[in-house]
Amino acid sequence: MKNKEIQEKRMKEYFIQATKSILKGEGLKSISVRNIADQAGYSYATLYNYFKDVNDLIFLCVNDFQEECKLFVISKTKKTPKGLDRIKDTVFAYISYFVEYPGIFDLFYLARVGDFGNKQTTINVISNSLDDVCESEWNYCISRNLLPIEKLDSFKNQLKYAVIGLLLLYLNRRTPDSYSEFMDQANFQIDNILGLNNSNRTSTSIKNEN
Amino acid sequence: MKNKEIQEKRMKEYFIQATKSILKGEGLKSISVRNIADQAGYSYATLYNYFKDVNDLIFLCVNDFQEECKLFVISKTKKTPKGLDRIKDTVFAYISYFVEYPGIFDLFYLARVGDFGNKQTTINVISNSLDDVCESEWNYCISRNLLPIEKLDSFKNQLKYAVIGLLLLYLNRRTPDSYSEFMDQANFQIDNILGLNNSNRTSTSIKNEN
DNA sequence: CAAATATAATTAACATTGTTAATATATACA
DNA sequence: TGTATATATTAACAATGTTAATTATATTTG
Repeated sequence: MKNKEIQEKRMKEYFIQATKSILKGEGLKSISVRNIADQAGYSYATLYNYFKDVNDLIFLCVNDFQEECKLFVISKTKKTPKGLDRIKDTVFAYISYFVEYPGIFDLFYLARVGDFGNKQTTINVISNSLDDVCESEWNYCISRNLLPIEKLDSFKNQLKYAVIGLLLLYLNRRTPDSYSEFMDQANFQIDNILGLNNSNRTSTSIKNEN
Repeated sequence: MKNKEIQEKRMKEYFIQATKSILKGEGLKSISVRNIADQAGYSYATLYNYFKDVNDLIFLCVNDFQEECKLFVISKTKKTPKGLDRIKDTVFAYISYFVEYPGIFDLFYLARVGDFGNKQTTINVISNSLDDVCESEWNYCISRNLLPIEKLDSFKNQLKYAVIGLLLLYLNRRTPDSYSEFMDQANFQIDNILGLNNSNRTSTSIKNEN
């Protein structure tokens, strides 16, 4: 039946929307089956008619958040001139997204998954999250010879590890203990990797430094 | 009374030892009040006569593990010639420690703390964990002019963020999905930061690459 | 040494969690 | 309309952290 599929999809969406809302607001620590079901307007057991378990549901949100993050980044960087400066701002915007929604950082990088087996695509989305957000900018830089193509993977990986390390220590261990110090650190790390060392930043995201 | 203090200290040690044993073995996910108390040979409620709550107890283990990690690193690197090579091996050994005991990585970097207020010293131990392990080696390099002192903090931070990012993705997201690829990544990142780019590694820890 | 008191350890109990089984309700079809 | 099927809800379970009540054990005091 076609109706059944439509209805099932709708039901799933109700639960997914509820889960996303909690993750963006109270965060992962406030996620519970009863909490989600409340927000969706159903009983907690109903959830199990549409999802294997609560992890299944939670990790379905990853794709939506990744899309949202990408849009967030684009809206924050479209004024920056294309090129390495825009790469830098893109990475900054990526960081800002997770600082604004720490619960989503928890979901992407900290949450434990019961069964990794059938979630490989989700894991891949997460692992490529930053690359995905930066992809078109990298392509631009390569096409304009703004960076040697053989350095591309190296830059991507360095940025990925640095950004995750920075966010983890700041969001989870309050190190550094102020936002401005954290942003200074991020600025320095990114400049270092992209070879913008001499750097007086003039790009837009400097405004976020508070 | 002095006896009371001695006895109290002993009791605390029993619980701490039990907690450490579980963390090193089954990992953080297997920690529970009843589990710890079982291993310590007491009832679960007894724990609350000596610790405010279970987080209090868990985070007391951090200092011991940091010490253990330092000894682990020393034993793995003492044959390497002092200098930047030994810095590199030290970082590798640090990584190996957490790969061997992923539960301790969870404790150090992933575990959520209910109340950050009175745990600031613990947070500091964690945030300075890698620097602490490398400290004497950095001092050596500085004293022999093997690296300019004004670059010291930069190197420390770059290594810290890269190492935490690498470990987080590997241990928590299985990325890269093989140990040897992970070690290759680590090798590359460390070389890059320390300026050993041309690199054919000859130091001891290469043996761990499996 | 024995009784009274203080201290420490245990069991009982509660609220919250994820999940499953049993039951009720709505929908589809004859 | 009445029966079969699908879907939603309540009840129940086991495990969690934590606190209160209770029991056992030391310690002090006569």
